[in-house]
Amino acid sequence: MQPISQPKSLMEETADRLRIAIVTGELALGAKLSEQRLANTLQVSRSPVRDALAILQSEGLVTVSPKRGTFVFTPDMRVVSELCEHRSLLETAALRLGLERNQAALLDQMDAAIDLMQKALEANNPAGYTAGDQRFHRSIVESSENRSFIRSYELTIGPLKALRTHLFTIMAESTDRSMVEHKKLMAACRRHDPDLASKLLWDHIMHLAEAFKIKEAA
Amino acid sequence: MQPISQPKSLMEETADRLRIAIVTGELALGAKLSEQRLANTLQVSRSPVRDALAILQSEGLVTVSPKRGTFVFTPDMRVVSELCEHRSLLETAALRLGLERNQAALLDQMDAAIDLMQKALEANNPAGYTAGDQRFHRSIVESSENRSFIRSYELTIGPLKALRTHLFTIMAESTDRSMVEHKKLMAACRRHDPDLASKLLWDHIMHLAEAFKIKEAA
DNA sequence: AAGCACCATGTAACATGTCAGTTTGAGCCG
DNA sequence: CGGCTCAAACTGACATGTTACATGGTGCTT
Repeated sequence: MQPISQPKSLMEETADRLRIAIVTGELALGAKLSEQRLANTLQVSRSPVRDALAILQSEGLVTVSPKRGTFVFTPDMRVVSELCEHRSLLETAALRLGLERNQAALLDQMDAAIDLMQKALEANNPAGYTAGDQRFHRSIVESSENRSFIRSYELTIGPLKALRTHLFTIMAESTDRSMVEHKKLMAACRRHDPDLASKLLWDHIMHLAEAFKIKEAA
Repeated sequence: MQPISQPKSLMEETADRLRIAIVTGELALGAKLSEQRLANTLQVSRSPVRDALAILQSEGLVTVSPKRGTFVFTPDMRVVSELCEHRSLLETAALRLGLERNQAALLDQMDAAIDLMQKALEANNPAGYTAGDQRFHRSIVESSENRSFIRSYELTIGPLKALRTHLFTIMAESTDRSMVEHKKLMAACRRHDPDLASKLLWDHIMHLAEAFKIKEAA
């Protein structure tokens, strides 16, 4: 018999829903949230909503302004580049560790993710491409087998995922280039060239910051 | 005129108190906490206590077990080495950025911190040494001017600070070596040798993991 | 004496009430 | 018409009540 898994607490469930709503753009950047209204919408009391918002605040997805309201985060160039820099650091470090500790498993995971992306590309399915992309990068981070890295990564990419959605038109143009970069990166990993792989990965990640700069200028 | 700073919310105040209590060892590792009892002790209601515990959980200082209780974290070798690895990564990366962006200011900050430590050492004041040490490392992280780094660092070192307290007897023996390492590191920074400085810093941080291993073996 | 069901107690999760600070806009005055 | 005042509505912070679950002990059964 399987042990009965604890059903998610309402708080977690609420946090998940909100996170998804923000990342998918269902809630606009900078939108004003009200604990009361969210509670009504989700049919729960204010307590789990409040707890969930506290979590999201610690993830940087919302900012709480005391007695004024809670708002979806609004990125600026500085924050975005800081986040990208941080993400690049985490991923390149994880990649080096992964190449040492788990090269074979890492390559398998990357392969699977690239497959997903390739199929999504052929099917003209942008959401699928995004899912594959996230899996690709997640496999890098997880290959480090350092849970502190992984946790920190989760916290860092939340806002970046949301940004990606909002930069969709710009990002969509570059899926071809993105695909090529993923493959080059994987090739470098296969040849066990951590220095080249890290450089490729760094540049790849920094494209998001560049896309944001373009958007901001417009 | 200075803007009037918002007085801390009860939740923040509570979180700070608990954080200090854990880091100083006033609350033992693994100790069971009860929202109700904490609320009574701190003379606040359960709400801010609950919120504060949620924060501390996201910092890894406590673990909440649904319907059972909240407990101060208990480290194991794996977690400690993961945290140290993560901390080393953040600090070395920050150091490289700091040397690029802020070498002069960084050296000033380091100097001040080393002064503190030196004075504490002469006065045989271990708490003062610890304060100086934290200031030294904080100045490195802050020199990166990347707030995402800084935030991540704060989250990572909480448990390590608590550990340091509990490894006090072991760590106290090595303050001399620690002092020497700080000075060597600073010298490497002054000569603008990021590679050497990073290596020194990495090894320096990893001493904590080694101390924990010794303690665990005992 | 050992195994068992049962119950008292403690816990966090969740619901709801109250309060003080903030925002907003309707209405008044210049 | 424009600026001002002020009260009402809204908001999150905090307090407290209620519920479901986990646990440890007690006494019955065998």
